[in-house]
Amino acid sequence: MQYDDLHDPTFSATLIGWQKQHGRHTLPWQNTRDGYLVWLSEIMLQQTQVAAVLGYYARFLERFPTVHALAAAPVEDVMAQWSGLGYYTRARNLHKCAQRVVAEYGGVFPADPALLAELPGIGRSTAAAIAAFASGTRAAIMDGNVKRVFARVFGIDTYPGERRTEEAMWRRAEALLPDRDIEAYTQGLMDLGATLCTRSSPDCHRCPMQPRCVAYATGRVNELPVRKPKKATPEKHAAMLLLVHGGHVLLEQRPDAGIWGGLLSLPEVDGHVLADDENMPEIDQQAVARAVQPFGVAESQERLHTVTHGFTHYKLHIAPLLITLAQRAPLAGEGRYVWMETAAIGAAALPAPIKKLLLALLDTTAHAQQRMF
DNA sequence: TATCCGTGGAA
DNA sequence: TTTCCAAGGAT
Repeated sequence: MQYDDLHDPTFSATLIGWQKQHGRHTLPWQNTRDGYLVWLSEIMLQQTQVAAVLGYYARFLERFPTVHALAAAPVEDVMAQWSGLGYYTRARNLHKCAQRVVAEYGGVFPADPALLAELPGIGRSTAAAIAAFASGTRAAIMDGNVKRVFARVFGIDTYPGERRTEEAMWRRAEALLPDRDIEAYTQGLMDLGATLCTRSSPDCHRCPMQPRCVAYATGRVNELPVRKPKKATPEKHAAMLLLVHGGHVLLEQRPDAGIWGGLLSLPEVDGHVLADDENMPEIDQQAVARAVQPFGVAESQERLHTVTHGFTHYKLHIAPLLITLAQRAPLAGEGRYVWMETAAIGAAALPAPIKKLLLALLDTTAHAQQRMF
């Protein structure tokens, strides 16, 4: 298909008109051209819904009001503020990006999407969104909303995750860009996808695209976009040490690469969950003893209920071992380990299920608290 | 339909 | 209950 065949100024005109009248105008990151405010929101909103971001966005700005404040902050503080939001590479890249914007651009985000896209954590779509909202630059986004709207309006019946389909959608997105009102247009794509052209139960009755929607005309609204081909998700097991002593719990910083990268977590007894009973897998006690030994002398051990956490592409069964130490040894390990006060857990840089597990343990009965801590 | 990377809400 | 997936990027 040729570029000219995709060009259709009535699409953007319709969308812009609808956005100005019926779109969202009061989100916390709107009504500003402050690149820092726009950029932060776009990073937080990657693969994350608005409702989940709102609280994090407010707290983050309170702690890091400017790009300079963020750039100067310890990365540990950034991770702690991000804790629970997921995709933690975003947080480390956010910090790196802030430092580069300060060093290379004097703290001002560039208006050119090509320059933005060279910064860590900013890809083609996010660069376009930042440039459009912060600078009024004419550039195309390509997110889940756009893919869903395009699939339905234009009747695209191949999987949007497929490279050829996505490339075709990018060409379409570029061809449909308006010559003005890029902010309302870009916001309109997002608003339409988020409020009317939703994944389930889309509100076609109120949709400005209904007269031109191929999916609506052919009765395929519920079949488009084409679903992602599903694969069997593997299940993994991990035995984790919950070492406690004198009102402190032992945490270990995870490597930057891999799941929960850069976060604090419970030390694992690696590779020694033996049985395949999800609720009560057998654990190699010799491996536990070897894992505990560097940190002190165990006084008591209790097997806690297994916690299951679902990720996008696998399921993790966590078997916590609550072990009280009679005696704590000096910490080695180049600062990877930390004895954290239980009172500090709520604000720590922990994965959501680990923080939940620890807080639930703290919140349990006074009897249990006396026993454990 | 390359794969990995979180979490929570909706159905 | 399980399944799906959302303002994607990095490798």
